[in-house]
Amino acid sequence: MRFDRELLKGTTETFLLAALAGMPCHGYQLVEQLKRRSDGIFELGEGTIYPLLYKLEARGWIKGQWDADTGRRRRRVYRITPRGRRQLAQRARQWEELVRGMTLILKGAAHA
Amino acid sequence: MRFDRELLKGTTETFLLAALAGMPCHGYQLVEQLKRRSDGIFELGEGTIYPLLYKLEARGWIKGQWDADTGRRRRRVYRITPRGRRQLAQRARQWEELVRGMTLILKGAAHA
DNA sequence: GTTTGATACCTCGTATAACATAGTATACAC
DNA sequence: GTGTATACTATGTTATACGAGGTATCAAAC
Repeated sequence: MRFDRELLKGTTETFLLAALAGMPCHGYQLVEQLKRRSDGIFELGEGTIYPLLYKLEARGWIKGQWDADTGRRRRRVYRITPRGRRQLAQRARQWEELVRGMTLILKGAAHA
Repeated sequence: MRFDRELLKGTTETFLLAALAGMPCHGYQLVEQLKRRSDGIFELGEGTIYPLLYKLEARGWIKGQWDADTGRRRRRVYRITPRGRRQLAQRARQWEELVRGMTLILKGAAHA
């Protein structure tokens, strides 16, 4: 889906962590996974995914490892770390609150 | 509530339009209204509200009018326009999709 | 055997949004 | 005449999603 330019800001890190909490992925695969598991709603480009992965790794929330499998294009598989899981939990709480706030305001507007 | 810096991006315009769809407000009052009607979740500062109001007005989604009431500090009351309502409807749809996508990904992570 | 397409990663520039901060001005109570 | 709540204005900072470009590998098709 095509969102207004700014709507995804602040949420991408969260759903990326969540996706990796579900299963380890390499970058290219993440794009697919996110699209598939979100029913086509999240379609990130590579220019979004890779810088994001580097940042999350730099913060210690995920850890990448080069896949040793030969006979393939080399690829880096990322796993969520314990710190990443804590971060995810915190982000998820904030997300729930945001949804609650939005629901209150949007519902209020509906019957006004 | 205190959100991570980027989480609100793209949502503020939406809930501001929604609040004005509920009732006309002037800027200072909007800060209060949003806080009250969102159960304390949205606490915008004036440095956020006013520039936002100017932008939305420039785009024709809201219309401000100086309150003629004497014996008061002059204040500018904003109303949502028909174009603003259409914009709000479109934003609300995008928001629903975002929530749906996030739910799918976050739920997926939970039982993985 | 070389072209094509899918896979996989990387890098830079740009736009823009939320917020903090600081400032101005009015009304009213005491 | 001081203090407090109301009300609006203006500027600078920081972070981010994304587009657009690039490199490299492998399998299948022709």
